[in-house]
Amino acid sequence: MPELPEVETIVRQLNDKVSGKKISNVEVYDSMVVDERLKKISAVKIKNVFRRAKSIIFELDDEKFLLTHLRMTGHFHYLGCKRINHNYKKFMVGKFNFSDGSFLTHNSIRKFGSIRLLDREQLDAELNKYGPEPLDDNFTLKEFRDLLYQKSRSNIKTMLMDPKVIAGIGNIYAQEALYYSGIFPFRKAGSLSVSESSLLYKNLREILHRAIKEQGCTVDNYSNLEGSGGFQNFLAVYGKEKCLKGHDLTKIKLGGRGTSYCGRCQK
DNA sequence: TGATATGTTATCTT
DNA sequence: CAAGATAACATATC
Repeated sequence: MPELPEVETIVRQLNDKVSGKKISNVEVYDSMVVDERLKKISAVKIKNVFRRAKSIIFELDDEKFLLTHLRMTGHFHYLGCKRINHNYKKFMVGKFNFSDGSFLTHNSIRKFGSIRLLDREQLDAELNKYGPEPLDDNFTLKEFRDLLYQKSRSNIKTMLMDPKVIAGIGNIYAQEALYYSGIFPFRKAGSLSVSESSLLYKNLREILHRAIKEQGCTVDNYSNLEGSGGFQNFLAVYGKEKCLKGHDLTKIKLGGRGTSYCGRCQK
């Protein structure tokens, strides 16, 4: 499902397709997901689309923002003027019509996501709830170690997946980073050695960068605007039976989430 | 049929 | 009290 690299991919594609377009009106099909007030939008231009954690933010030219979260099963579909046989209506909860005749739909199978209309102050308040961006230049090894120390008593995997601690990392990338770093998911954050924390920091960032390059990974029903990403072909443990060295993986639950690890490679 | 899937948060527990 | 663990959310798929 969409984690940081997938959301980043979607944001880049959205920027490419809808930045600068003028929204003529918005159709709301499920007000649990899409803010009813969007119905009142007319003739507003999208200035820019950006990401923070796993949220996608549309900056409008009337000083307002659309804060959207795909959660687990959200999708965007953009259809230009020449559209062919697209079943965009399936699970559609909202539709943005642009002045040039193209449109963007938001589809949500389980309806966990949301699109909210906020002013700058409200947006900042929401975004400040998240921990640092792992790919930000300001996110140094020292800062990562400080977080490990602060959360020293929680499982390392749970900590990596907590958006209030670090933004954007979900079940897939947490498992991958731990495998590549040879760290057992149940380890306490505070128990990592200096070399382990350096390795984890480096691997985490490398994996996220590589996944963005591959336009994210497609497992289950995630897709970006263009279709599928390619990073699923490079996964080491998520959804796998054997690790890269051919050892059998063990699958357990940790914090209510399926977790695969290699008992021989991860200590 | 029921277990499982993911992100986040509200709520329970230690 | 605070930090950590877990249940809940809705629904498709196996």
